[in-house]
Order: sequence, then structure tokens, then C-alpha cells
Amino acid sequence: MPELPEVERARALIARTALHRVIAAVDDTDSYVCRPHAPGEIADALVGRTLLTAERRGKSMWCETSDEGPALGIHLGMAGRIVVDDDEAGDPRPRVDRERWDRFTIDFEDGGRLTLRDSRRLGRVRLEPAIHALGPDAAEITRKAFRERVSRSRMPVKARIMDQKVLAGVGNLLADEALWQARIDPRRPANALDEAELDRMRNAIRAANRKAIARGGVHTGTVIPARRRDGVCPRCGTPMERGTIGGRTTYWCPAEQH
DNA sequence: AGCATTGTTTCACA
DNA sequence: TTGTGAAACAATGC
Repeated sequence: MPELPEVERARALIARTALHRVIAAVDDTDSYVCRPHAPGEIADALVGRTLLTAERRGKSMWCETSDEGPALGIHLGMAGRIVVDDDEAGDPRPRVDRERWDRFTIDFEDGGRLTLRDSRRLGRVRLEPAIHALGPDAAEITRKAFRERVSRSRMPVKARIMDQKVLAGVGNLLADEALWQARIDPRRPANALDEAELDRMRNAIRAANRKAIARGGVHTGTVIPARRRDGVCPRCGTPMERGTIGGRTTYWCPAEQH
């Protein structure tokens, strides 16, 4: 997906353009994207109301709604974008307008429209999303909480930081980028990292997020272009190592990451 | 044709 | 009971 930086840009787009506009109609007929709701259920809850806020924790977004309405949760999944009128944000890959990928739509009384445009349909829209099941946001977690939560397992450190219950917002690309910046081997057991290494890891995640939000997405990371079979480390030129960690394809520099 | 994919959830198994 | 890994999910792109 879209990882934390792309979701933050999508959230900001909604906050900037979609709040306080009266909802006239909702298309929630994609039963996979809107599961477990029955068709019409989300529409019934939203029509006549407005979105009051646009919030985010990790890769999950939600909007509070007017008149004590239910919160509207939106997750971009693996390839989702948010489109509001003529603006869009989310999945960074360039893509021409493809309205057939519109999986969920809100029409406003003023004639404008908010859409979840998602080629793969792994995005999700639901009422009252379980935000509390997520760990602290990766961009805001304190040093103390990061140390405690991440080091509480023997899982490979990469798998641990990608566990959304531990820490919300780190996806596959951001994990590779941050581990490379912090020079830590992604296979290391999380509970084998010392405090200095945990702090380095946290700083790298926060810096990678900040940079990616400013530049437009995780794909702007330094090591991302080297994530390919013939890629070499951007710092030392050593061929990148490739493997599967936590079920995801992982690249790291065998010379620098320990 | 076959394989890989920036995410999440479920299920089998240790 | 807890933790871990693979598979499923849906669709597209190389």
C-alpha cells in the first residue's frame, strides 16, 4: 500500500477538501471493499451528514461524522487512492484516470465527489473501525514505548516493526529503507537489539516517514531503487542481498547491515 | 505463461 | 495459550 506517508497525504487531502460538505448519496455496493456491511448500510449511515474530521493512525484513516453519526473508516489496502473532485492522493504509482476502479463513492450536495479508487480492491471502507487494535503511530511513538514494544519478541526485527499491533504504519518498503538507514540486519531477533540500536531504528523510521511525506511517498527512499535482483548498496556498492522475512521480499546490504 | 506485488486476515501447526 | 509462517484475498503489471 500506500504506507504511512501516502496515507498521511490522503488524510490531509480529505481534511483540506472534503469536510463539512453535506453527503447526498453514497455508493457502497462493492461488497468486498465494504465488508462486513450489507449494501446500503454505510449509505444509510452517511447520507444527510457531513464529515467532521480526518484522522489517521498508521495506515488507517477515519472520519468522525456529524450528528453523532458513526465513524467512517477508510484503508487504502495495497493500491488505493483517494480522489476528491480533481485532487488525488494515496498510491504513488502514476495512473491515468480509471473510474472503473472506483470502489466507494460519496457524492456531496454541492456536486463534488470523494472516491476510493483502488485497482486491486484490497482497500476497505467500514463503519466504526477498530483503531484501538493498532499500536502507536510509527511517526509519533515515544522512545520508551518503541524500546518496550519492539523488543518484546524474538521475531526478526523487520517482521516485528511491520506488526501493526506493535507499531502502526511501517510497511515493506519503509521497513527496508529504515533498516538500511539504521544499518541493522533485518533478520536479527528483535529482542537481541540493544537500546542504542532500538533508538537508531526508531529515529530511522521517523526520519524515513518525514522525508517520504515531504517528497511524496515511500518510493522516494534512498535504498528503494536498489530493491531489485541486480541492485547494489547506494552507499558502498555491495550487491544487495535478497530474502523473505515476515513473508515479504526483503533487500539488505550484507556488508553494512549487522 | 508465470511470477511478483508498497496490505490484512485467517488458518494450521508448533 | 501464544507465536509463527503460509495461504487466501483481488487484480494488475512485467
